Amino acid sequence: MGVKERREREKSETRDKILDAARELFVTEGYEGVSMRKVAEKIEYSPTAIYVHFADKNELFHELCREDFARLQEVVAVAEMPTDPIERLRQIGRNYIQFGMRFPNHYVFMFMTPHPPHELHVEDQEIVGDPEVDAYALLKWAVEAAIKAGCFREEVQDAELVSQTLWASVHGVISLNIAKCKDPWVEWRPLQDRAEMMLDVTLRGLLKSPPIEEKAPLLAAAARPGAPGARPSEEEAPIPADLPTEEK
Amino acid sequence: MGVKERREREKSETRDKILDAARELFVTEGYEGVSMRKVAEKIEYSPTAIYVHFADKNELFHELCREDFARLQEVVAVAEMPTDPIERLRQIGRNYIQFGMRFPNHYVFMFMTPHPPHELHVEDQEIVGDPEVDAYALLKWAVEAAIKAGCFREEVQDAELVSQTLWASVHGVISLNIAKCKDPWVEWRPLQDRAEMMLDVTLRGLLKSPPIEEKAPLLAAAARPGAPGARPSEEEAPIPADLPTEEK
DNA sequence: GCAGTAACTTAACGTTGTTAACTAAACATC
DNA sequence: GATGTTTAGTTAACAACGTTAAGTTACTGC
Repeated sequence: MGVKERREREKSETRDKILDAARELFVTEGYEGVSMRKVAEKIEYSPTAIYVHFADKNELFHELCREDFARLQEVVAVAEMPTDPIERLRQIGRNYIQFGMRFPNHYVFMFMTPHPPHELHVEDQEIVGDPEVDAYALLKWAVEAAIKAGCFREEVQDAELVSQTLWASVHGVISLNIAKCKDPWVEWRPLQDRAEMMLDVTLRGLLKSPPIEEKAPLLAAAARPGAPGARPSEEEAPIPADLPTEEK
Repeated sequence: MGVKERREREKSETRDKILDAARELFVTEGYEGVSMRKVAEKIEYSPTAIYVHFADKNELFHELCREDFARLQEVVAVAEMPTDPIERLRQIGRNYIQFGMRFPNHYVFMFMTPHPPHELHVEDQEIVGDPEVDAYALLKWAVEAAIKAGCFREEVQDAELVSQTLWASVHGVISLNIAKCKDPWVEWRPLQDRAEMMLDVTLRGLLKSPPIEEKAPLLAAAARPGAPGARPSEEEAPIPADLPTEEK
């Protein structure tokens, strides 16, 4: 009975080849810039071979998208998280923005493209709500922790609403950067500055009492690697101002 | 010499017909959903006739985009603007979100689609930076006023950076709503709530001193701090009561 | 040995954006 | 008034697209 398994393995191997080729093309060319024919050519198959594995282009890229969500989770939930609830939220925000900058085309596809309503698959059902695999759930969990710790004003109780607001804030920074950073009619400040400003302003706006600062602006203090855990990896890979990858 | 003028008028009439048809289709179908052939069919011309007036599809929609920016300005800079700098910023934010909700497809095209770099035209040059016609300039102007009035913390001095942050915050709310509001794996709060929360949080995060709230909804008191002599009334260019309402 | 399964190919359909070549009418010039 | 030029608009065509229908071919279970 090892035969069936080998066949399945072979099939999923070419399936993976398709996904790999599609991902590579998609990252550099964007959704509309990728054609089924190009994907097929890259793996030296005929264009229609793809349709054995995926119903259509949309499903192929939805599959990529699904994988990207896992990758987002990896980037957002890096091992070391500050214990301070606020700093933890800041870290999550930073990581999120870093993801968007590293994979701008994926980000466009995941969060900036209005998709036809896509029903949840069974696998997806398992993922939703688990902070270990669902980045939004992680954010919500961190928000709930901050609420419970009494960091926020007492009117701020709806963790869902707060999470959506924080998400929207970092999403605003990054998506605007992706879509408009080339536009000459705005004197764009460096992305890093905009990101830190946004995190500073939103978190500050949620706080119960204003942070007791001597004279050092919170912004500068937060940007420093003095944050708990000391993240050297992020230090050597600063967020680039422009689209980093070989974007076309 | 009236001949030449008549010809030009005729030409610009069919040009406008193309733009009108394209806009109508674009608003309902989105950028990729509109084909040059459909536009041509709608105005009962041959597809290639469009190419007499526009270099390609991109330029046609860039022209639409240009018009949309004027419309954005109309919506954002509605006649009555609060005199209080903070409330004015809040109003601008609300109006911006309203624009996005009324014209989601335009919004997608204007702010959510990475465009090939588009050099500024001569007409554009005139527009940029004028608060009367450029919504971003209006925002920046309002931010500068708030800074001058002493509403913000003293570290907050870069009007450009603040403007970009505020813009990103409302853009985050609306663009996330457009792209993801259908997604079932988030328990979305009502858009209005998310918008108000975002404006509340970001403006609050910028303020010098937290609004002294008895129990009244927070930011009503936001005007209080700082300048006792109120805002510099010699502020040039207070929001014009009569706006460029070139209805179409 | 034979029927069945299934991964993959070839050929084709209808659509897309865009170009080349052409028509026809209005104009300027002699 | 014939002539040549300009130009808005047309027809035909190209290459590329997503996708389907109808094969082909190799392996498997019986």
